[in-house]
Amino acid sequence: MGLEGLSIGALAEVTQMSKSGVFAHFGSREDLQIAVIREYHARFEEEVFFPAVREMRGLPRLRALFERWVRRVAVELDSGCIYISGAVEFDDRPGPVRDALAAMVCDWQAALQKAIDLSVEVGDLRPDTDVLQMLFEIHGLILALHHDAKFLRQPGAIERARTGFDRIVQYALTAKPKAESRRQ
Amino acid sequence: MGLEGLSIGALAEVTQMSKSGVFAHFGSREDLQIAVIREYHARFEEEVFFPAVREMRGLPRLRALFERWVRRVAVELDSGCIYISGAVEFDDRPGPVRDALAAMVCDWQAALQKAIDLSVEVGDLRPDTDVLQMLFEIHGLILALHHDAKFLRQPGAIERARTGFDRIVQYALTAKPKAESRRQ
DNA sequence: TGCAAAATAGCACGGTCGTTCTTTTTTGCC
DNA sequence: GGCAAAAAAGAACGACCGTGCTATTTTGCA
Repeated sequence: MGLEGLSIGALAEVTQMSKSGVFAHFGSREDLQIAVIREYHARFEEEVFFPAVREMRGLPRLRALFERWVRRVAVELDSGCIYISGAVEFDDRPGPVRDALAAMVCDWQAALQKAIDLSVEVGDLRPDTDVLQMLFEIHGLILALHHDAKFLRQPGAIERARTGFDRIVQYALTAKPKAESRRQ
Repeated sequence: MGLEGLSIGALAEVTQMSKSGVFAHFGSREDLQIAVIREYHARFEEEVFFPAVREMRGLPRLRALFERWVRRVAVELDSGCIYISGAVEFDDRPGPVRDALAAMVCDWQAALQKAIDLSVEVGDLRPDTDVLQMLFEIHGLILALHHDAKFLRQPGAIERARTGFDRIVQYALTAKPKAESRRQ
């Protein structure tokens, strides 16, 4: 279940507290959802971003980011990534929850973009790499992984995500995009 | 809103009927959800599959399938594709609704796979094409498109999906996968 | 026109939800 | 140990939900 499935009553039951006791901590359901989003973001950073950012700049770091992201999305015991489920739940529901969610997602995407940028700067990827395009496609791999692994329960999805990533990287190494501009 | 947001009361209000009047038509909320899924599937076939399948077998047909899929996902006025939102809502909730949804999704994926298979048979794609991998990556493009267009409201997403598709196809035309086996 | 059958309405039930209020308990500090 | 402040509990509210009844209306056919 995603953010919408999160109810104060259920949370009270699971924490062995009274409903109003839980409620008093957050002030409203929206604030509870936002708190959950922030907490998720913190854990995500801790498990995915910080360990990966210790890798060498360029492709190694980008690979680490992707690999940890894959594992997080595919393994995650608690009902799925709320970045993904939240995006569908709140894509047509404006408000502070949606704003907080979008901010976190954009934050993560910016981090990924920076990793790709660095890979270009360092020379691990071709200088004419379309960074945003690459980001888009990598994100697609993760979403397809989440879909196939969580919903369809297909076991091979993780490997396909990895293969897709390798293909994207390989392309960014060897492509001669439009016409001229080979090498740089 | 997705399938879970669909309530009998709201549906009654929008159709100017009484709640029990609506209810009597379906017998239960689950059956209503399943009916909606079937209806969506029928429309999807009508708008995406049938027109595209009139194209020539091979790459033209595959392209048409993708292009119509893109347009459907990106434009869709009514709150998003329920194949996508439903997958997140029901990935951890077993039951007949989930089963119906999964059946439709698999049905559509099988149709896509067949189109890729045909492209290989016809010679539009290399004979050593990894069909399931290609399906996975194409699906990822659609999911990323849905995410960026619907949730983040980024305008460039459609074009990125198309670019990604072209790249995937181009790879399936020119790749020399492992070691040997070039051409066939 | 009449009559059976189907469609719809009306109403009430039990349940869960978020929220507000008032009381009780716990905590930390002098 | 006493006391103020914070935390938690308890109870009730209005709203919405799906669902089961029983009337009432509409339909289609002989």
